[in-house]
Amino acid sequence: MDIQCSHDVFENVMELAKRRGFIWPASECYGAVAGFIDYGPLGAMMKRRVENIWRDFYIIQEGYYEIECPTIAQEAVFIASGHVKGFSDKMCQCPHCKEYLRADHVAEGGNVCNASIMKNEELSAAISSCRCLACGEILGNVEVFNFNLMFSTTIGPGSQRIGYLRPETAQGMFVDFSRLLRFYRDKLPFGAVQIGKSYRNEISPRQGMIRLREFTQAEAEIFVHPDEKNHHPSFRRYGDYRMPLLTYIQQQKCEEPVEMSMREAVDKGIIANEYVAYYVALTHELLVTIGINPERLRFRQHLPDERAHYATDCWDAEIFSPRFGWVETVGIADRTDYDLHAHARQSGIPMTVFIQFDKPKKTVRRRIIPNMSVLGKQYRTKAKAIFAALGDTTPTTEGVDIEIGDEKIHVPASLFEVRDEVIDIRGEEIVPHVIEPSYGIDRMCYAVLEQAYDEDIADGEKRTVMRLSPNVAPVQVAVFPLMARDGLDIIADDITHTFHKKGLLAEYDDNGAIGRRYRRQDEIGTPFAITVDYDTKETNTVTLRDRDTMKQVRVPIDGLTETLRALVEGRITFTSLMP
RNA sequence: GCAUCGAUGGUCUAGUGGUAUGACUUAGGCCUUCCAAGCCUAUAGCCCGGGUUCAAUUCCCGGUCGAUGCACCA
Repeated sequence: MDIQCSHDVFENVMELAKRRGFIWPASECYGAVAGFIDYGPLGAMMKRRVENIWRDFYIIQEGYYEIECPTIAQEAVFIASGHVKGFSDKMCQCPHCKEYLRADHVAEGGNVCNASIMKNEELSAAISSCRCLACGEILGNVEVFNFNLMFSTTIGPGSQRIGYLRPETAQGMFVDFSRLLRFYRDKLPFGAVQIGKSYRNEISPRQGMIRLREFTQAEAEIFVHPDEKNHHPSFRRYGDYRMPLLTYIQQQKCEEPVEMSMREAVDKGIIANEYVAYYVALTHELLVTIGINPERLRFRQHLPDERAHYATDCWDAEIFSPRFGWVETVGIADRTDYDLHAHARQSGIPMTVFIQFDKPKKTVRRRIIPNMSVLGKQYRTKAKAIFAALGDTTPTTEGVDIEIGDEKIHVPASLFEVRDEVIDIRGEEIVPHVIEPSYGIDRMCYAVLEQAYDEDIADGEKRTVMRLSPNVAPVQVAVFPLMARDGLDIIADDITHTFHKKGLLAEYDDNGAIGRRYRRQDEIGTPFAITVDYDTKETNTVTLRDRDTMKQVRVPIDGLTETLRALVEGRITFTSLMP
């Protein structure tokens, strides 16, 4: 990319975003801190619209209810999730050139084995003879330390209780599993979604709103029966949906993406299962709905060594930016049963679903029934422990040896009876698998802004226009009196008020020349503008202007709100109103 | 976090060891019957801290933010 070019799209769009109130550096009056941004009045509105479109897809269409969990959770949650251990990097600083280095990378370079399992002190000793990857000096006495990307805090006054700001919203949905399962009446599949802030203490965030330390995620956790991953109940909806897919095999061969239907992708084993394919297609549709150009959108499969250890398949929706290249914006992963297992182990609460068999299965089970009246008298206080331990043993005709604490006890066969019973097994406890589509809302917003930015020539002059999709544009319609007098302003004000009553965000403006007012709205992406002129008083009509074409059409004031709603929601097009 | 470069009204910019230029924008007014017209007026700025100096926006040091390279990106 040509960095000499002083004004690329990124600079233009961020300048506009700052100036017009989409995005601001956070706490600017004290000097901004990298990795934090404010959404200004227009940005916050637009973000809300993007989130609500996301809700339309996941909550209304898919039926996965939204929950809201705290952004802070106690340490145990992140011990279970692996973040306390695994979300940090072992780092060291070269004493010669002051460079920060990944200690395991240094070890690799110096042929040190098993670096990943070493303690910091061991690793420190092991790499002391290695050379710095930056300056090439022998490191010598160097300290290895963990840099964990989670923000930590303490909970309560004077407390040693550690809390962390969540690095993803997902864990909240996992830890609520039992409640969710009950809410969905103990049946798979079901899902929960969450839109909220997550936090990662990035070492050096440097890409505007692409890499933030505090960012908004929209995540869905869909719990499915492991054997049913190839039977998404609504798969027919996206089975014929076609899009280009960049598989890991193509990446290894440096080949171009291949377009195919989701049905085909699943049948050929390119996408792991119907569930993943379904959300790949849904994500494509969602991103196009908020205004992403499909030609700048691709779905890339993670390479096997790129995938998180728990995922069997993972696809990223990547959006092309002239500045940042392909930016991963959505990840769709099959997380298997990793998370539920981990939380069940850590919390001691089983996280399983009881699946009833169609017919109960008959099975023979061996039961060991102790004769407690004898056993109790003989073993006294140990009797209860022996009773419990007997169930897990396989006795011989001699009896059985069991261990209670450090003590070995021989229980003769006369003290219990072994009975083989035929019993009905009515079902089984299974740990569901989790399909996780995870969206970076801020990156979506950036992509929407970047792709909407355009400059064209109108009447020989440069016009800056944000070609935002009407469904995400902060202001939906502008209303102008041609002149702020002769009662035109009153009519325009009434129309504005009518829009407001129907939930349309309309902005009234009577300041300056009409052309200037149009340009102002073009720049913030307002898709439509109504102008009240002198004919309005005669014919009860107004002009309706389309932002992108700057064409106008006269429409009656009667039914104006419905017309605007239909336009904003995409039910009709501006062209269809043209005579 | 290191190295290099940068930071002047809301935006883009000129310039300077003695508080700053112009344009656009914004606001008020005149004018104006549909695309940034014109005229008058107003608001508004030298990134932050320290040093040198009679005096620092300017020179020096440190910081913050941004760009680039290195590193990092579960």
